[in-house]
Amino acid sequence: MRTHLCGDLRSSDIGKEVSVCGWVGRRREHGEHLAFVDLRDHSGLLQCVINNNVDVRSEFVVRITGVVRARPDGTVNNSLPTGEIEIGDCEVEILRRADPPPFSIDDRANDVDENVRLQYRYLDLRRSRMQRNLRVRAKVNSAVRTAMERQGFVEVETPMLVPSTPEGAREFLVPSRKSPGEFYALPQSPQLFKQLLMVGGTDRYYQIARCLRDEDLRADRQYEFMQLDMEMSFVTQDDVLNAVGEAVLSAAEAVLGERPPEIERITWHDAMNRFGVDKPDLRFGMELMDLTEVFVSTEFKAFAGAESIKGILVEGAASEFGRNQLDKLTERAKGIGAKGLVWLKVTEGGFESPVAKFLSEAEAQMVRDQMHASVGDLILVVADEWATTCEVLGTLRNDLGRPPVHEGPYRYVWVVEFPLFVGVDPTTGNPRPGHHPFTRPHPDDVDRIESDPLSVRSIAYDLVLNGWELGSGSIRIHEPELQRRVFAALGITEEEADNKFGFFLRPFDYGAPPHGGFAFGLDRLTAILAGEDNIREVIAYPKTQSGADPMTKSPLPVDATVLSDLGIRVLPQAD
RNA sequence: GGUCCCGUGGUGAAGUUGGAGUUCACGCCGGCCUGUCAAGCCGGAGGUCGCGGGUUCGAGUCCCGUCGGGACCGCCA
Repeated sequence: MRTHLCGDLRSSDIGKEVSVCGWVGRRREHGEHLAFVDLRDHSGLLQCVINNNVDVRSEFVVRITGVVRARPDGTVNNSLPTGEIEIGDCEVEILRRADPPPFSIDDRANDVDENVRLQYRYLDLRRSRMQRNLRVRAKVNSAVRTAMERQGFVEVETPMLVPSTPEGAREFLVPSRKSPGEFYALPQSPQLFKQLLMVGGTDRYYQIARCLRDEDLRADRQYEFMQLDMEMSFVTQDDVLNAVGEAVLSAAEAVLGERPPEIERITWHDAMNRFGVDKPDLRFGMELMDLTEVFVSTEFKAFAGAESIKGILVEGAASEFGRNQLDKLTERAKGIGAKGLVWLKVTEGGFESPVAKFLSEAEAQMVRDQMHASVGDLILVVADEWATTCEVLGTLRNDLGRPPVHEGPYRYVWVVEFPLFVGVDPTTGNPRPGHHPFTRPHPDDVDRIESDPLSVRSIAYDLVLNGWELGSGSIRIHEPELQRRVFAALGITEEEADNKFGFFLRPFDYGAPPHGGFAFGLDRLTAILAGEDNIREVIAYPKTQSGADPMTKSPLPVDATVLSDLGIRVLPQAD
């Protein structure tokens, strides 16, 4: 039907007779014998000059045949890639009339209520922003797939109807028709199947996998999302990180045209110590500075004997923060678990602060030195257990300094050596797994699984970009003895382990190779590379925060006979 | 489960101390217009102020509830 795409035509095409198809964007009429129509397809806008009286309205679908010509002097539009030319002698064929759209199919729709955009997603998708985002997404998928193929990974599809497992995220359940009362689950991830692919000798597996989790939605979380899922046999952590890094950097290069530098690494402990979070945003400073030594023999009761005292420096912020805002910061700190928050405004004479009188001259001087503080800066200090101090200041640091996630520069970082166990279950007194119970302990720490479990590091790692967790992975345990020791530390008896994980672990007895893997979220990576701070903008048909789709109105009730076939009866809503 | 913000013609907004559905921009419909480009000019249509209750002589505005949307916490081994 067409010879060219609207956005592709240039001065070099002048003189050609062309046919273009698309939607009518803006139309500017100048009486009966002259009208300008901006024709739109996914490639861009093209001005068509119509000299006969044709009634075309917004979003009519048309085919226009005419001749490419240079625009007259003084009428070139430099803000349009096709702005030097136009189509003249137009013959217009209306392929489909259209009702006026509920919102403009251009950048003005960025301000439209997202619920309206989602209700008319097919119109929203016509816009250049959404077309661009869909294409960024396709580029990411393609680059990732190519990179994995290049490295010898084999794409294997794993099932969507899987057994329900009690661990991890809440699952979506699918009732079985043939076995009423029994259920499949939709996979939270292909974890089980990919590890058994290693037992099955696949060696290097990958999949662009759809994962489903029935947990509350956020800007970076949907019920269903895509992961680059991978697993490799006979490898070290470095092998996995290199393979994944190759895929991620290739995707970034495909979208941005430039390959990012090698991904740096930081240990979990350093990330917590310096940034107070396990997904540090390296784009800005405001690092946590240790002040514990400064106050070893302090008279100030709130600091005396604290396990960890740290501060962050908010440059030049002393005058911006009034008492009201400082009180809010204090409330925020308490909400995260701090006993309190000490603020110090740096002045010529010393500190302006409610606690200034409790600090010795020497302590004040050391704080200023340690924090590299200047007059006009604001210092926020927390004294508590190490984890609490880090977490509170890390949260305040993000609150006060973190730019929108999509803003450059892109800072990728591997966070390595996550602890094997995190915290203690308050009811059982057993440590809780940090990643999952099949995560391999760090070889240097294996001896302490029984004696000091909370100090044991694991070979587990996260990939972080601009403060967003892109994904995580680990080297797995493939030997039964080590697995037994970790289960024992978790308080899982052999019988329980067999009941809960036997279906997964028994196959290992037939010869599981050493293996490890990773999975990272393609929606999150795509959003950041596309310059969006919400993954809904890079998903064609996303759901709202309540899990609904305004376009299809799902979820919806189903007919009673359908439920009956499945052996399901719906109970009235409990109050 | 929790905290906070939002809801006014198709879209985006303004709406003062509680005083008539008032206003602005875009869009839509009609007219004029031969070089515009988010065209210009003239005219017109279009609203159960999310919904329900309450206070009041009187509610878009105040109060309570509820629904919908968003950000975040919990949750996401």
